[in-house]
Amino acid sequence: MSINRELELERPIQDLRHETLLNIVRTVSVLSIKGEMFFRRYGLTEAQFNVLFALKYKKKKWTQSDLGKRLVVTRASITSILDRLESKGLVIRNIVEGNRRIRHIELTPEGLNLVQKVEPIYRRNIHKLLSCFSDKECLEIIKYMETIRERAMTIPY
Amino acid sequence: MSINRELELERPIQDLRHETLLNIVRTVSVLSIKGEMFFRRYGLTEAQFNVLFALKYKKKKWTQSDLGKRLVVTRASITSILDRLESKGLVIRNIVEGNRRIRHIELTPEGLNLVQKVEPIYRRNIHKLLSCFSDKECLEIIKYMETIRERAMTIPY
DNA sequence: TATAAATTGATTGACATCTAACAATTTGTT
DNA sequence: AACAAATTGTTAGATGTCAATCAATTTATA
Repeated sequence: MSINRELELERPIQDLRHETLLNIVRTVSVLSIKGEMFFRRYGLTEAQFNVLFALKYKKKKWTQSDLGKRLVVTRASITSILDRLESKGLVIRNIVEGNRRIRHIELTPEGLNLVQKVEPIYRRNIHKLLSCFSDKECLEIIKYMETIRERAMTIPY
Repeated sequence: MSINRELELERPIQDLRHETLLNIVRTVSVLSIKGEMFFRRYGLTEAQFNVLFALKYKKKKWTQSDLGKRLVVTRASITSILDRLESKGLVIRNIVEGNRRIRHIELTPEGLNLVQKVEPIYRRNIHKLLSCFSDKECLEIIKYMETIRERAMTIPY
């Protein structure tokens, strides 16, 4: 349904670019609600899953700062997410020899186990959701999003 | 930059549809950070602006429930946003004759004033951000987003 | 009409997020 | 080597968000 109909506005939004932005943001709102519902079944939030997922696929050892940069959240947020994941025994903050300031974050076996269980189901849902698009269309969406991100990060707001 | 490079993953994500989803979500993350920075200049959060904006363009009188439905947030969230907007004197909860359960939410003159001041500047920023796309491309993005939203709302997760 | 069901707004507790500040530590510069 | 600057993780306080629950009220049904 169109944004204008969903919002039931008197004067529909006449601004195509504003409408474009609203559409993207609103879509993520809807996806996020669905995502939270899904992850809750496994005792996780979306943010917590994102951390577990990143840790599973990471390259080198990652600090909390590294995690924050990759996931585009502040160090403070990472601290609070890790507190919860650690208390559930899903991750561990390892002391780093030679640098007493940082911690290397790793999945515990339980953490790895959980991601490995949830990820394929999550992925199936994503496939169901986006099965209507061809590979070419997916690439096109990705291109659009990369362009917007690139511009958002460089253009002064 | 590509999601795989941004995340610096060992094994890049091989799943085109997952990558598509990550791209959309991540784009909104970035936009949201920029948006919050922008609205803070006017003493607002993005959620607060969204409420003011919706109230400016609404058709009939809206209750808090109405607002929640349009903005895709729960009644509890609306309550807390309105508490803050009301304490700043930007909106008012009007008693409704004939139905003592509901409230009609309206902009105060100050609220209207503020939206009218912020909106055109916000809109200019959006134009700057999306000026690289033709109208046709915008329509294409909108179409993609509407399709995803439609499917997300109907497909069981 | 009387009772059951649904709706509305508020509240509570949990979580994610931000900014700002802080202490500890590391890195860079003179 | 000594001092200044930057980085790291944490904390506190603010805000938004949700689910669950509640009381008040309205609507629907028996």
